[in-house]
Amino acid sequence: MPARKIDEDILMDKLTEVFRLHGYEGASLSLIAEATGLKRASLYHRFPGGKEEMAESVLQRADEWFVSHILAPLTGKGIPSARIKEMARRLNNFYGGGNSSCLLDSLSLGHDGDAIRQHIERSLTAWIGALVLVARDSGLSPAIAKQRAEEALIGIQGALVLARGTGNTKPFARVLQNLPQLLTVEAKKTKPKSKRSKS
Amino acid sequence: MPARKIDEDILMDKLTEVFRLHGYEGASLSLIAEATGLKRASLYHRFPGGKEEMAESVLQRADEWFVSHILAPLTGKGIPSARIKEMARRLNNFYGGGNSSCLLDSLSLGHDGDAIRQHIERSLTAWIGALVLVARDSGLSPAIAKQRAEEALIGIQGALVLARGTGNTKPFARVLQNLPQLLTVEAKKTKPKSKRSKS
DNA sequence: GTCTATAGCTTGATAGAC
DNA sequence: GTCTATCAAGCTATAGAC
Repeated sequence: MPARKIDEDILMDKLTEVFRLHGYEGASLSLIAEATGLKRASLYHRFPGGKEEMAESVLQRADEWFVSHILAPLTGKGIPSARIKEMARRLNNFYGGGNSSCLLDSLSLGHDGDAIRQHIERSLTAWIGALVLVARDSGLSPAIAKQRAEEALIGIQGALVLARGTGNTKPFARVLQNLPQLLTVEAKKTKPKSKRSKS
Repeated sequence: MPARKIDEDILMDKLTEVFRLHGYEGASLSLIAEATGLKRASLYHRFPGGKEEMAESVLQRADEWFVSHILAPLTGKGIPSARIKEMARRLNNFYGGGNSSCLLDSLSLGHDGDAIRQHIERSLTAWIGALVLVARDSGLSPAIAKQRAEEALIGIQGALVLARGTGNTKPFARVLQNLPQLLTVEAKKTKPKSKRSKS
């Protein structure tokens, strides 16, 4: 059974990579079969629901892995900035220093698939939620913590988009480096432009 | 000829929307034909190079439109913060308040197409370049201006990703509102973490 | 659990009438 | 300049041998 588990891990890794690189529509069964070394029929034996089930399985697994391996430090002990720094280190590794697209982004285009879209929304919301917790832990108010968490996720996703489009990964590194400050330090006073509300 | 021009503008608008919503692989000729009201053969009469030429034409047109209608205020006169505010206003309109994906992002997945990828890279670089100019105009140093310009683009793209994934467009509005400060105000002193280099 | 073979549909693209 | 009709190739998915 251990061998079987390893095989499945490798399979899922390959599967994930295809979806991440090509998106849902671009991830044809031919590409998937080639990448995994399994023939079409074998893929349908493991995923009776076809391509849609493959994508959902990939999302589900990535979700669990992300929470337990990337976000885990956030809920540990130690000062918040150190926990965030550790998450940033893992994020950098997870996204290949900025060279890998985010699966949630790649799968969020077209193809109507309702389940996938809902899954993506839940994952992003959970991610923000974890960031809010550590930001609150560092003493930020609920409203500010929410804004900063969203800002952090925006920075990560935006930097990945920029890196994919231009090949420049330095902004991604900079975003990661600024995460501890972003999620812990109270904002310096800036002229309050009158109106300002919650997110 | 004016009627012809209007027809072509409408056609290109529809075409752009299909690529923006579905990406390159997801934008099938069936979808395109349905959206534009033209049959496949008619599309090939206008775009002998097929789908690839359609995508490139869409990119080319969006590029020109973006420079002349969105980035134009940046190179005008008036104080930089006012120019940036005007650009932000137009950006908000262009991206439907955050509800519309960025074409450059949608077309940057999979499908090997070399010309398209190069076009996207040029467009993003030009966009950053325009932001650098106005940031420098406001007195920021070259190095800081470059970082801020990248940060601005990251914020916009990241907020669009977040909005597409979660449906929440408020972070996008916040990003736009913060653009004037981001691209004009010198950073408040933050503990210099030792190493720090150019982007 | 993986394979070969194949079904049935959709894809991108072309030929030729009007 | 748009259409109908058609093509070969690709697609997702299934049947059934091993």
